[in-house]
Amino acid sequence: MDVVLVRWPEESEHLAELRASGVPRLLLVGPDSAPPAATDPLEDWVRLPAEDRDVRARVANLESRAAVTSARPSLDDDGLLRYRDRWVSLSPVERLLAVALVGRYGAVVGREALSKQAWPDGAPTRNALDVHILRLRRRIADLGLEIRTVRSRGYLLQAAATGRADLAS
Amino acid sequence: MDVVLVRWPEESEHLAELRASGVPRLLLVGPDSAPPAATDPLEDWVRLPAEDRDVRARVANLESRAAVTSARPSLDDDGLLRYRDRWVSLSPVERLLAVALVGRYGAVVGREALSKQAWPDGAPTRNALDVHILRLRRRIADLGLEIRTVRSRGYLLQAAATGRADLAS
DNA sequence: GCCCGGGGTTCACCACTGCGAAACATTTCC
DNA sequence: GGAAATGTTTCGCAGTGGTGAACCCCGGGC
Repeated sequence: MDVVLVRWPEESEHLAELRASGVPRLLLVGPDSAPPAATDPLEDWVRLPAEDRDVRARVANLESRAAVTSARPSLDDDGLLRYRDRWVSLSPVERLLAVALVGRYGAVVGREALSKQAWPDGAPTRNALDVHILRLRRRIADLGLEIRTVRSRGYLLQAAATGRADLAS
Repeated sequence: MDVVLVRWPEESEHLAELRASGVPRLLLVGPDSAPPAATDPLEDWVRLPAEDRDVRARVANLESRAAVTSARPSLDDDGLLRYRDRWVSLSPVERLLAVALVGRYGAVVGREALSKQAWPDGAPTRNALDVHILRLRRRIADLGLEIRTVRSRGYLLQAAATGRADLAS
């Protein structure tokens, strides 16, 4: 994931979005501004004016941190879905669906497979899968994950699109 | 834990020790040296000459990172639960519950296990556990700790969610 | 263009269960 | 005795899974 440069404090609104969505960022702190306080390892700052090599070094560091942290959601033994530094608990059915989706993270999982996973002995209703996908979607939204629909193929779990411009349309 | 200032690259031997032992550190990079590359969140650097306020800000950030990362609640023999720089006293039953929760800090502990821990010979009532969890919750709130419920699975002890002003009051 | 249908989303509703929380009763300990 | 600790009961709410129905979007047939 690419590091975003943000002027601070001028673009603090933008910064809030980036923080929320976990995008690594380098704050460019004006000569007269106080440096920011943040414990997030994916955030760093430089005092302007700055040497080019220093900015590059900080960007590179943030990139490698992001690569290390490079988040894949994981499902622990307790039925918790963990992603980055947050987690949500899943209900039993949602957990089964999540097993399949996390197992093929970033790839399409067919409705058939999902249905089989959640209800090995047959789904109660055709609609049941849709409803549980809906509920799972709402839960994982807090984590910055989303389930995309691939029409007539299935569903796909991925990191939520940042900025959300494409979701608004 | 205190942040250690290290000249770089002059004191690279000393730096290796600090990295190995997980001590937060700020590297003071000479005017002619290339900045270091490190993904460790407990390491940062400044280019010399540096403004005093900038050094202080980076030290403060490293300190709070160390506090967040390393902070684990601990129980001493007197039944005191310590976290960061504060503590609360616990009643005997609460202490037993805390032992189990602290032992699996950040992970789910089943109601079963908690019940066994507090009452090895069998819990007085199914509801007794709920009540003691409730009381324990109220005590540790002052420490910045919280017990989250994972429905039908158990409870989980963690640092209180930040950014919630209503919890701070 | 118009209508229609398949695929998918969302909502409202129901029955059920787990847990929260208050209120009260009882015991323990200084 | 009195305060803290513990046990018990009860009420209610919120999470869960299932179901039906309305709606929306898109593409195909006419």
